[in-house]
Amino acid sequence: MNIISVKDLASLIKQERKARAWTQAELAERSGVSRDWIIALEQSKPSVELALVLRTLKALNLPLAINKPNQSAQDGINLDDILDQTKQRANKSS
Amino acid sequence: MNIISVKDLASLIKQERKARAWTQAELAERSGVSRDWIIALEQSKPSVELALVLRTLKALNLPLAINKPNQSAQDGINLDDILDQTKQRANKSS
DNA sequence: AATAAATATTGGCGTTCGACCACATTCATT
DNA sequence: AATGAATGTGGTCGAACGCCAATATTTATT
Repeated sequence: MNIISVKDLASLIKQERKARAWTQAELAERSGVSRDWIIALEQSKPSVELALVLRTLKALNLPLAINKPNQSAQDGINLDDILDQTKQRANKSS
Repeated sequence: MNIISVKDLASLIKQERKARAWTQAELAERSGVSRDWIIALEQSKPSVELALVLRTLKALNLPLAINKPNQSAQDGINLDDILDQTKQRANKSS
């Protein structure tokens, strides 16, 4: 599943916790965080600390991954990025 | 690439930024954060806010994903988890 | 070597975090 | 309906956040 917002992450974690029939307190203990923090996370608090999120995902056995889609054949040359930058510079005169 | 620690995320972001030949200031502007924060992120500061991390990944066009590996054939039934819980309960009497 | 650009560091400031506690509310089982 | 468990809320408090500005330090180019 792709994670584009905090809400995505929050609902997935909540869903996975319930799938394991864990209480928030249980997940908190396993993750080494407070129960309050688990609540905040599951309520999509945007400012949660990354490290605690990673700990929680680890406790849930959920591996986080990043696929680099923007790789052209030749390393360091990425047409999409060049186009992106060109557009960006064009917009800078606004 | 799998992200298991903040360092993983940090080095990947730094690497991808350089691959696009962006300065930290450029990435900061595109992500809507301060340059200081980008520095902190690339230096693996564990407490960076999740929402800002997501913004930065979006600016870099790097999709974050979570693959759920623990799915048994029947939904909602996961032998590993049941075993896990059993062990947990056994340890609770410590 | 000299210069400029990029990156890193420091201190200050207002804000907010996350842990903790007590209390309220919701949910599930009987 | 009643009970207990699970979840959510509101407050305090120390610590640290993220932004800003100014100043090193490193890196790259000439």
